[in-house]
Amino acid sequence: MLSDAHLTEGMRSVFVELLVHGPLSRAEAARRLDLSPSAVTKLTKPLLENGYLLHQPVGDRGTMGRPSQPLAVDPARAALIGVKLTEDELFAVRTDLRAEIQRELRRPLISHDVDDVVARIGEAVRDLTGSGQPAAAVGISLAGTASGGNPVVPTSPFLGWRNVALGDLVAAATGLPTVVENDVRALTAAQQWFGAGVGRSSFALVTVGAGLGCGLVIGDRLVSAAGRGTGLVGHLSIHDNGPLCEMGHRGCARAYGSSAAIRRAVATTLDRSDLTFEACLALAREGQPAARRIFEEAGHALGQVVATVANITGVQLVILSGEAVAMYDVCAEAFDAALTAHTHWTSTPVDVVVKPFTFSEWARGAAVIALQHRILAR
Amino acid sequence: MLSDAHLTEGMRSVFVELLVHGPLSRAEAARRLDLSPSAVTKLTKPLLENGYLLHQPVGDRGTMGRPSQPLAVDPARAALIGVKLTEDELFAVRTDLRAEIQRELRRPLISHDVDDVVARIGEAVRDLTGSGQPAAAVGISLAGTASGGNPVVPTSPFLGWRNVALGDLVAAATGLPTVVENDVRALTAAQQWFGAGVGRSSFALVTVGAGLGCGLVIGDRLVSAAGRGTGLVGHLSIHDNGPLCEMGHRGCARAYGSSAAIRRAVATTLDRSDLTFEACLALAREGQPAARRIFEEAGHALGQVVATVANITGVQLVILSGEAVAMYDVCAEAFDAALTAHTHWTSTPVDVVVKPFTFSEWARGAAVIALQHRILAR
DNA sequence: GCTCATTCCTTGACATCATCAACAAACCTG
DNA sequence: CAGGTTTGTTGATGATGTCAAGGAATGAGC
Repeated sequence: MLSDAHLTEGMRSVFVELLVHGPLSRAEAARRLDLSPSAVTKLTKPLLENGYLLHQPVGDRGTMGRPSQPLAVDPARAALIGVKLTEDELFAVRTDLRAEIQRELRRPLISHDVDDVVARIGEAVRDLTGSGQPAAAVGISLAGTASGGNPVVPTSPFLGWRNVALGDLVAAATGLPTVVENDVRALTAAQQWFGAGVGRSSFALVTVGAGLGCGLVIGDRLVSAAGRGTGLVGHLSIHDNGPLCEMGHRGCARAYGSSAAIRRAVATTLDRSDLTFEACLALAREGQPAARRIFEEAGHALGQVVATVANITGVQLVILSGEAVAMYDVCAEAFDAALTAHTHWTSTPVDVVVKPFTFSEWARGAAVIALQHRILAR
Repeated sequence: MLSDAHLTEGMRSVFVELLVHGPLSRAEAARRLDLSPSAVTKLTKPLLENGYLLHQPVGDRGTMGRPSQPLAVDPARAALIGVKLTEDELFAVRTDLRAEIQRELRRPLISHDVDDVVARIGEAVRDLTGSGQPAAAVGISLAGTASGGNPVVPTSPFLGWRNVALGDLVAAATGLPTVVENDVRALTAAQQWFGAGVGRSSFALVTVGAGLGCGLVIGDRLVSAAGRGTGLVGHLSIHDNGPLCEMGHRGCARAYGSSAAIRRAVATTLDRSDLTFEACLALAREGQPAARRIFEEAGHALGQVVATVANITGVQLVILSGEAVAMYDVCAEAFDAALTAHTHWTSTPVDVVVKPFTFSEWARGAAVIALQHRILAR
């Protein structure tokens, strides 16, 4: 909850509405939340007194009647820490309440020993909260089966962990409330509140990077399955006579669409094992035929993945993101063709939004999870 | 709402809990709903007075303390009508509050003219509500894009309808509150409250019949997308060099798994155009090699569909249903193999429940939708 | 058989929270 | 400046839940 104020359910809903949908007058907030104007007045009063809300300078005029007094969340009223763990690095960001990144840092992660990792996270948090700039909560995101609110990481393949109470350990080390969440879900939460998902009650986020991922928001709620993953689209079958993936499937989506698979395909085809993914992308942009073809096939696979997700879940919007999403412009044609071909004929076309991606987005997602679960919980 | 009583939110939650989870003591209901025992006493009092709830004869003893007084919904307190429309027939059932079928009827549907169909539905409802046995609400289910609570059918391919306010027309003809819903979603709702989905906050229902369908419950809510379908699994790609479906895709799931495709495949292979689906199934049971193989391939396709749905949505339970679900025992081995092969390696295995199916289940699902939207709404 | 612990259920006092009605505030129009 | 319109505030009211207290109905121990 917000540090001083005791957050009631009503206060929380008004606060979130103002946080997500920008400055709103009391009257407008009342309409959106199906409350009476008097209720909004009463609910916002303590939040104004505590400085979490501010009166905005009055905006548009020209309408009749008393001018509205827009209210807005003071984003600087509290800070959040988001941490993303990968196999060999730790990314951390400090954000304001609207998840705008203020500072970021990046550290190597040498050991996978739990205590070492906790210590590294603790250092990073200290470095981002020094000099009289405390933070309100910490969110940690990583690949694997971590899920919403539970401080325990059931399994993390790349760290080799099983049932590690990472949230509790970091909370003890930092003295800050801490949550742990799957990285794709964290990214999805960030898009839900502060990205292309704002105003959409259902959407999907598909990530392209070393692997493929998918986060879902359905009915305004982030989909999260205890014990099972969600959005496991990497092994969706694209061509049953395609290349093998590492799990022995033929023609998985990840065997076409992941940056690792693309790099491998281009490198072996051109017999240049030195090529990075970015170099492959540059080759395709320059028109190198083999590279172009490989990216086209990736676009086709991605389009089919997106169509399948939309067909099954009924989402109207799919956000494309991830480290390798910059490749979209090279394969947009193949992507759109595959998306159209596989979208069910009774459905309206899917809206696709491509989000330019920087790696700190992962950590930002973790900060949003901290906000949702440890600041605005209950 | 329940005819006499004004249903508050609290009363509704207690009533639904008792309806779905059988007889419960007040204390147990309070624990499940996170209410105080006194609240349950107060909420149930008017429902007991109106006869919607009954005291059960006390059940198990042997524990300490005052024995509990189980409460249960009186299923006979009100009746529901469910109607399922197909291209050429109308099925209607009369059920009690627990969706147990009391009477059913089946009529040909000759004309697709809206007024004619409304008239036929009106007749069926009258026949099921005659002799002093009124019903409380009507639910109508049909294939297409109808969705939750909206009385308008946006599109119905097999009836050739666009934007028909079927719910309002039937309500006017019968004098009963009426809802319209997609048939697969209706079936899913029935499983959620009175079938294998009870107690599961998320599950999927996959139907096998003339086509393939999929309904989703995620976070205790039936997934429904305005304007778009959900659970459109029929055109999921299984083999990219497989047979064509009618939309020009190669190797769609429905080209393997639907009863129509199976019948066609067996009939052409054996050059016996007279074969019905049931006859094909009988051949496979007898060991006819071609028929066996075709059903195995169907099982494989179904297993892949179920795995894909589970991978994307994270559901732990999949219910198999539909007119052709009886074929499961013939293809269980191929189904299980495909399900295992395509289930993501980080996930726990999916629970699969096969529901024996009769056609009146479709109409029963419609009755449950009527119950949810017109009896227990608001 | 009596007491005691235990669990269930009910009752009335109380707290919380939202609405309603009334009204003040601040603007535009003419 | 009067009249209309929309916003925002205030206090009375009502709905809905909890809490504390106690009665009811049982098993356990002596």
